[in-house]
Amino acid sequence: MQKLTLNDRNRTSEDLLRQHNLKITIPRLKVLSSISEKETATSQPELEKILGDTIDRVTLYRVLNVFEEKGILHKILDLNGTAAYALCSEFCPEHLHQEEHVHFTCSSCNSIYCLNDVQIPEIAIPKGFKIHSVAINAVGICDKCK
Amino acid sequence: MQKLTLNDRNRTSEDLLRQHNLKITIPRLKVLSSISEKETATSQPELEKILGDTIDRVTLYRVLNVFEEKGILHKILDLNGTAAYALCSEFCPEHLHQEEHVHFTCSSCNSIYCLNDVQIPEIAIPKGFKIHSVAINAVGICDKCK
DNA sequence: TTAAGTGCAAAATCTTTGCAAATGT
DNA sequence: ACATTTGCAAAGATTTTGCACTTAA
Repeated sequence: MQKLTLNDRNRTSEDLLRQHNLKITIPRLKVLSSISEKETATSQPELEKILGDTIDRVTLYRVLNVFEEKGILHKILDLNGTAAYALCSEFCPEHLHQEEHVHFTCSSCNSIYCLNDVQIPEIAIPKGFKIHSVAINAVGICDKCK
Repeated sequence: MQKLTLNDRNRTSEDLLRQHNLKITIPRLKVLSSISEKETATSQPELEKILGDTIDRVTLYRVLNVFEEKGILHKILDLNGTAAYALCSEFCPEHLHQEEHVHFTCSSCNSIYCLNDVQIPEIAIPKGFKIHSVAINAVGICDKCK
């Protein structure tokens, strides 16, 4: 995959915001840039630590919420129920985007990876139940920690 | 499956506590009884509502925590990150019990079912990653809500 | 009798809400 | 110029901690 320069990245972020009818603001660009810098999902506390002196905590809540509603980010809950966010890989219809991919949580460093190309298996569900989506979270040790 | 009378159930609960070197107390029995009454996992707010006038909120936190540590209950996070608890089906080694079964969350009534007899499929994980457990949560509509 | 467990008060966090000022288009 | 978005203050909710009192064994 091609590496993006910072300008490219800003370009992309701005487009992303425009595509979703969101105004281009400093806090939003900073959040997007922080999140896209990392390979793994970024937890909200982590974002607070990084951005805490630049943008308000409340703004962060609001930015993350719109981004999730608009389908720009998806939210993953880590093992402690803490929210982490990652860019939605493709087109997520608003309000309906399901992270239809497998997540891997490293129990050593707590990183969450989105494994976009791991196949989601069929789940055999009892009669009367209807599945809309399947969330799979594999927990173990990532390649950096072993 | 045989239905248990209330006394049988208390019997069972007491044994359960004894087996884990926990003292038999009213709050603990109440929590166990509330949780085993339901087919689905019970959320903490729900337990607070049911038991709130009998036992202290703080006690509930502590009881749920020991139960989880001891492997008596397992904790499941619902779609909002709220904790729900269900009885561990078999022998869960302390501190290590993984809910190695599929959960089903009904997005209509928010109930969480433990599907103990649904097979967990193999997940093909990238090189360098090591899986310890796999959490699978199917989201959809349960048989009662359709 | 005494270690473990509970309840209450209070601190520490986390999340939401309302509103005036600032900002993007 | 006007609708959005932000920051701040403050309310609400959730979770943790400390300590004296109670209870199970």
